[in-house]
Amino acid sequence: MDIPSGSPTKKRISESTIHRLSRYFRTLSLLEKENFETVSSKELAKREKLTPAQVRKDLSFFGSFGTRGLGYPVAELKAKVSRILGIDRIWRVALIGVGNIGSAMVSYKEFIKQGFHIVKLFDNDQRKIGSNHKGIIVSDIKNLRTELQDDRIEMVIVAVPATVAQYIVDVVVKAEVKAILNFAPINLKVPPGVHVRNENMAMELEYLSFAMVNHHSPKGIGKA
Amino acid sequence: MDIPSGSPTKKRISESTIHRLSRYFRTLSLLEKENFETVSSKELAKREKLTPAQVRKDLSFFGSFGTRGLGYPVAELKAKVSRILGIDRIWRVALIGVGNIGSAMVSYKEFIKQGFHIVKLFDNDQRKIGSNHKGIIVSDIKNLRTELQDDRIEMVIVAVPATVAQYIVDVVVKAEVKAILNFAPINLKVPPGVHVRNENMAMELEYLSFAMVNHHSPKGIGKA
DNA sequence: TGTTAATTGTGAAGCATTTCACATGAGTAT
DNA sequence: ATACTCATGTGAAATGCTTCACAATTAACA
Repeated sequence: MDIPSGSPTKKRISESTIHRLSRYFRTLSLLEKENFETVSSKELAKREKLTPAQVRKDLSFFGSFGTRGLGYPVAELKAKVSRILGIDRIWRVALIGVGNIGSAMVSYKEFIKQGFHIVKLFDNDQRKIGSNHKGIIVSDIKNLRTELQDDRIEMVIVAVPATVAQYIVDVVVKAEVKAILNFAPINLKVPPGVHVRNENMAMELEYLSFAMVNHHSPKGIGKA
Repeated sequence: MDIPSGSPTKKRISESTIHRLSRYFRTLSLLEKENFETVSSKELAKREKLTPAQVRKDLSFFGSFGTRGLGYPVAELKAKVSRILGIDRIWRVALIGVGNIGSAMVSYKEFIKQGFHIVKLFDNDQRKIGSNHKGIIVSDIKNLRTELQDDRIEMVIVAVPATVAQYIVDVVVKAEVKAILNFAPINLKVPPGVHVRNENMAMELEYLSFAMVNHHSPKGIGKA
C-alpha cells in the first residue's frame, strides 16, 4: 500500500535516512502551520541543511510522493512520513524510573505530539509509589512484569541507575516488550528481536568538546 | 605526544568515529574498575558490538596506542581517548532554562564524570530566579550575555521552549560561546565557527517505532 | 494548444566508511 | 636463541551513502 508493490527485496534503509525522516516530519508540521500547500525538495533541504537530492532520495525509498514541477503536497507528505515512521498511531509507553530524567520525560511535549503516550510509571522508591505525576500514579516496580503485560505496553523508557538497568531490562524482555529507549549509560544485553536505542546526553557534549579542541569549523574543512 | 607529529594533512574524522570514541571511553572506565591491565580490540569490540577492525581503525586515526600480541593498556588508552575528545579538562558550562529537562540536566551524573561542570543557571521565571539548584543560584536571563562572558562560559545547554530558543541562541552567540547543546526541537541558525548539537529524545522513539512496524521480530509479534 | 519554467525520480558516479587480510612486532616458553 | 602465538596497524577491497545530472512530467501562460 505505501511501499511500491512488486518489490520483494526490502532494501535496507539506513539509520541516517530514518533520522532525516524524523526531521522532515517536524519541518512538515511547521510548514503546515505556516500554511504552505506544497514544498519543494529544495526548500525542505534548505531548512534541514541538506541537499535537495538527499531529500528526494530519502523519500524515493518509500515511493513517489511529489509532483514534477510543483513539489510535494505538505499535508499529504506529512501523513506519508508519519505512516513510514509508524507514528500514525498511538504507542503505549511505560516509563521506568521516576528520577530526574524520568520526571522530565513524563512532561516531554515531543512524545505526546508524536503519538508516544506514557501510560504507566514505575519506581522502587516507597515515597514515590502511589504519587501522581501528570495524572499517572506511580506503580511499584515489583509488579513490573505483570503490569506491563496487563496494560499491553509496547515500548518502555528505562531511566533507572546503570547498576540496575540490566536487571530491569531482563524483566521487561520477559514481559515481551520489544522496544526499549535506554537512558542508563551501559550497553544492554537483549535477545534478538528486541530493539534498543540508547540516549546519552554526554555524548553530544563530548562531540562539542572534540570539535572545540580540534578547531574544526562546523561546515568546513578542518583546521582553522 | 598525542597526534602523530609531522602530519600536515589533518584527515577528517567522521562523526561515527567520535561517537564510538565516547563509547570506548565509557567502556575503558569500566574495564579500569574491573582491574583489567590491558584490553584487546577483540574484547572492546565484543563489548560495543563492533568488529575488532573497526576499533583498531578508529584508534589508528590518532596514533598507535597498542602493543602487538598484547592489546591496549587500559588506563593509558583511556587517558589518550579522553585527550582526543578534549575531556581531559574541565569545561565551564551554563544551562539556560531550568524547566523539566533543564532540572534533570543539573543532576545528570555523566556530565560531571566527564568534566562538564554546570556552573551557571539561567531562567526568565521570577519564581525560579534566585532559587538554588544543587548549589547553584538561578540567574535572571536578562543578564545572560554579560554573565556568560564574565564567568568565561565555554558551552551552553539550551533547554528553553522552541519559541524562544533562537532568540536565546542569538544572545549566546554574541557572548562568544562557541558550543551549544540544544534541546529545543528547532533548527538553530548560528554563524560559522559556532558548534551546535541537537538532542531530541523523540527521534529515538521514532526510530524504535519504525523498527517495530517494519522489521518484524523473528519470533513474530503477531502484527499483520 | 504549444512553449517555457519548474521540479521530481533515479541510474550512475563519486565519496566515505567499514571490513578484510596479512605483514609486523612483542611476549612466552623451551 | 628459536620457534610459536597473539594481536596490532594498515593498505586494499568491499560495501554503503551522498551527490550528480538528466529524462520525464507537470503547471502556467501566451
